Amino acid sequence: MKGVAIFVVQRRKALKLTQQQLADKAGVGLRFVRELEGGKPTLRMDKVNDVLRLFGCELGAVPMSRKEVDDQDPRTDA
Amino acid sequence: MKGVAIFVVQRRKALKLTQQQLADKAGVGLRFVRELEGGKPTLRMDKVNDVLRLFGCELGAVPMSRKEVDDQDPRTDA
DNA sequence: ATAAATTATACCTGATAGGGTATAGAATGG
DNA sequence: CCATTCTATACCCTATCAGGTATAATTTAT
Repeated sequence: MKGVAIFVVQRRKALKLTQQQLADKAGVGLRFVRELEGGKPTLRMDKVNDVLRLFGCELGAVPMSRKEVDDQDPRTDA
Repeated sequence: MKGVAIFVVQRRKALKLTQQQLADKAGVGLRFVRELEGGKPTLRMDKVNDVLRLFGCELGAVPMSRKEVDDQDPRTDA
């Protein structure tokens, strides 16, 4: 599903952290971590970055995944 | 400065679009495009993605830039 | 130089993100 | 079995994002 969501879940488990521990380390709420891992699209970038920083990462522009490119508005690429 | 901000400015100019035109195409407000290009950190991911989609991109986790890695909280990487 | 276009700021408002808390159920592990 | 963890709701509250509008500064073009 959502790229960042999957990424966070994998990295968190790799470090053997609970959502609560990750939330504490990142300085965000537990609710936020759950919404992040659940793929909520309307999250604020700064909060997401607070979490990604623990993994040495940050939000950046990346090429859209193949599937998303396919069912995109044709006009977009015109 | 901010990765995504620079990216948007460059791509927009490459397409010879004004901030207004970009805002219209993306379905976001002109104010938002300006704050995005200005590097405001608290923007909502869905809105940012509305813009990046025009460039065939989306927000994703990327490795932190060297400088950011340097002045990071040491405990982070412990 | 002057007009036009583009970008930058500031103010106001409605909508909502984020957080805290509580409850319930489902996995997971001892 | 029982404890822990995770998921999924819901409610309430505060902070603020996003957009509209207006003004001003800056850039660009004629």
